[in-house]
Amino acid sequence: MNLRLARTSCIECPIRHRAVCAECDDTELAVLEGIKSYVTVPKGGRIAEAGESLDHLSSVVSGCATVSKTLADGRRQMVGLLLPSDFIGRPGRATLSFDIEAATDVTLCRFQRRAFEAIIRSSPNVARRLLTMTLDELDVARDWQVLLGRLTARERVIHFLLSLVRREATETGAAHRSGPVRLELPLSREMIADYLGLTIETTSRQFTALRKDGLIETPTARTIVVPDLLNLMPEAMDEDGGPIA
Amino acid sequence: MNLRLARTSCIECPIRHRAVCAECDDTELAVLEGIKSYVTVPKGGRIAEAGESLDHLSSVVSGCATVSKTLADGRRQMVGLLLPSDFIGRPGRATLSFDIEAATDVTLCRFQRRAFEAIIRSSPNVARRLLTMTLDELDVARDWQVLLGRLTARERVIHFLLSLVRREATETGAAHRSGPVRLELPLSREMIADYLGLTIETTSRQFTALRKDGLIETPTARTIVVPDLLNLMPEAMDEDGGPIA
DNA sequence: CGGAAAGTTGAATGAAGTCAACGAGAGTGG
DNA sequence: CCACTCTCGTTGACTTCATTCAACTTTCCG
Repeated sequence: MNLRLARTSCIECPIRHRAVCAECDDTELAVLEGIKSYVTVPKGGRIAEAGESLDHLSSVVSGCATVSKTLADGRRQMVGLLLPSDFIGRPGRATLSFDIEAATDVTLCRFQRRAFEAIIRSSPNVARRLLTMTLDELDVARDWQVLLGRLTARERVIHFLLSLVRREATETGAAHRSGPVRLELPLSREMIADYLGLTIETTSRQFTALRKDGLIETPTARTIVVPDLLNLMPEAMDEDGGPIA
Repeated sequence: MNLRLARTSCIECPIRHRAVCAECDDTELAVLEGIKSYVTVPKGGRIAEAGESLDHLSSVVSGCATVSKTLADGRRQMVGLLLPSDFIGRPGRATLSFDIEAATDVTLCRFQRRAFEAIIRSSPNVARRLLTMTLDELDVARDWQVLLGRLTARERVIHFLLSLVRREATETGAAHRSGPVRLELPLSREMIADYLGLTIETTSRQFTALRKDGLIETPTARTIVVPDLLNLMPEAMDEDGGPIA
């Protein structure tokens, strides 16, 4: 798998049109092709640690990673969820402020920091794409702030589920706004709790409550079936109260 | 005030070296000079509303503005605090996802969207600066997520005060890590509560508690005196438990 | 001076956290 | 193949911190 990917050209890359290279022309792509390398981090592995110096920037090709901060007394809050096409690292600054860990096996497309920074300077298509992606991440972070600051436990869990549905929809291109959906959760209950700013117990109780209310089914702990999205969405308490954009 | 600013050249601009134009050379600055205009929004005024289309991008020159979201049932969460040099708007997308309001009288340096977007394309110094600023904002938003998700009411208020101290320090260049500090709060208790994801009452009680503990003095509701920062910082519960960078 | 808005304080309520026990699967090794 | 263990997830009982509802005080402006 790792080896096969190592020979994969950017043209056939599954994230070619969504990652930081999305807007590259053939020339730029060839340059990136020349400096890229693939790495696979096993589930549970550390991709980066807060404060440490990173000499590679990378894109997530497959799998799921978490961005989080742990306080001195062990309290932990997730602040980012990285899925295929998401970018890791900060051009222009070597040190990261957050921990990044592999929630599943994660394959990364890596670029040496110096080389990539040079590309950003010479290739406006990469710089522009990175700005767009960062602005999108900022919007996500701010919506997340609203969730953490003002939503109830139940609303948070519903939001989490809907955001997974939405991300999956944008990846596959399918836009279901109603009907049954099956979700494979990439995160454990503990990670979901860290995502939502709740405890494991509260998170678990909310899943149970949603199941008892018939809004979800849970064939296994990691599998969620939503019989009808339309039943879940009204409770999401988005600013307009309506379905998700 | 407004008129005087309208004649101010970028060279003398108070935010010249911190705003989106910080890295511009003289040529680029001259282009910006040509398309900029100043606007002053009175305290309480709306600068932009979620969902509406913006045809100007701007920098905050003076004053303080808030970025927030209001849910259908009135719950409100602040997700950004804009101070001098901060940028408003999103190149490449006309609609904003959040409300922006003037917490004090705010003076903006505005650029027509289309013209500014052209400059971003032609002037890498502006694009690069904007990327850096956006990445910084993302870090702020993520630290804010930690505050909202995991800190107690007392810790949140302390963090809020320390972040104001820090921002003031970076503006004036003075780096006090101990000793007395005087703060003029740009926000009402209600806005602080929206910032911290708390109610007005809880926020007020925490100020009272900090006063009773001798950590702060409150000559007026809007003025906070911190006799010694070193007493406040240990309670901030940063990841390392130590003083603020 | 008077009225509204902003801020503080108190008492009661409630949602989520804590502590603790229990149950279900997954993997290991006899 | 089954027993064993270990991790993960669920459930229950109780506690706690922040919210809610309400009254009161102070400050700000017209």
